[in-house]
Amino acid sequence: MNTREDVVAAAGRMFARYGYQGTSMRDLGRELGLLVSSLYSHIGSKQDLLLEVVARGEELFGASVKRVPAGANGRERLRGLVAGHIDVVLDHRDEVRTFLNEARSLDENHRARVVEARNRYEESFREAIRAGVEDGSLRPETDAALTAIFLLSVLNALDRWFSESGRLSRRELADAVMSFAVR
Amino acid sequence: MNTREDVVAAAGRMFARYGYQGTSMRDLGRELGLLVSSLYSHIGSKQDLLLEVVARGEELFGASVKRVPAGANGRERLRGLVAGHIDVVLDHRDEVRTFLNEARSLDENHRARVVEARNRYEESFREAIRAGVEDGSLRPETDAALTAIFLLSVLNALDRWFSESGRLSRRELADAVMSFAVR
DNA sequence: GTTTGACTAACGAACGTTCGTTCGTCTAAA
DNA sequence: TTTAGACGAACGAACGTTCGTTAGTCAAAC
Repeated sequence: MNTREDVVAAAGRMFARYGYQGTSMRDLGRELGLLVSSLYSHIGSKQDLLLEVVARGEELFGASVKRVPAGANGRERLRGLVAGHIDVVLDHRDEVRTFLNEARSLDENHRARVVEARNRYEESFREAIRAGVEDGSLRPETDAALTAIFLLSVLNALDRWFSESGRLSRRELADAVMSFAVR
Repeated sequence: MNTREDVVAAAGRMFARYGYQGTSMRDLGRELGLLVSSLYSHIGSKQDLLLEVVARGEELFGASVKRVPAGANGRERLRGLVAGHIDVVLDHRDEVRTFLNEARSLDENHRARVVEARNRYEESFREAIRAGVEDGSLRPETDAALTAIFLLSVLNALDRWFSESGRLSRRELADAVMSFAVR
């Protein structure tokens, strides 16, 4: 027997792997051992399902920002954001992939909300970098906007290649990313 | 009246924007001012269309590698690869986006070929970096595998934010990317 | 201690629509 | 006179969704 939670989790898994448009409700039913119609005991629509998975991704990143200690200097805060991002990406691959790649299948209003959330998130990176430049923990010539974009480009691509059993630990990865972006 | 070229170009445009699965043959027809059935005067199938667009992306990157002068030192070759990648991404956004994001909709054999091409391409980055370490044009502690991944992560995300009319020229962008990755 | 009624999860059939593709025909240019 | 390009109708399959129904669970009411 399946709960609503099972359905959402399976949807995340399949949206991440095959895309929203590439996943049919019958596919999703098969994954859970259910007929299509049975899915509608748990959810309202396919679009609702996408919305829920994307919202979870959004919340994970939002919560990660909140976990960074406010007292630290700019460089430490940035390092916290990077480490947090790595954890979110690797611990919640399905939600993150769906959040990053499938948001375009949302209706316009919800998509706009996602774009806004992403901008806020990126701004927290820029803010930490600017603070680091001011408090001297980062080099004075560091470009906040460009550095934030480069960092997020690297971090968002992580789940395409990083393996937990590989050469690098998460900590070493965070070090490498940091020294890549801000020396 | 439309040529086969028009159809492939329009397909690239739409695959890049809406995804392969998100583009119907009727959508594509509407884009060209044709009925669906008319498309089949020019092409064999929707899958063929994807294949052709992806192949073009593949060739563009392959040609870019060949354009890098073999005589130069490692750092200069890497710089050439970066500049070439930037040009390909910005001059052929549709084919590149489709190549990078929609290859998963190819059948297994063709997808495998794309993965192989990407590996070969990444290897040319690693090779230039290793050469640079050996000839002294890059710092000795530079990690070829990690640096190549970081570089390509940044370069492939370019078309999501870079604007020709923005703050940076292509040359400045290449400089910024290089100094990020290899100091 | 039994019965009732609400609730959940799943079923199978069917809905109208859209999908990719095929076919035979027509028209205008070569 | 041949031919390439576009047309309109049609195909079977798949799509997301709705429907009425059923079996099982569990607490409250009798």
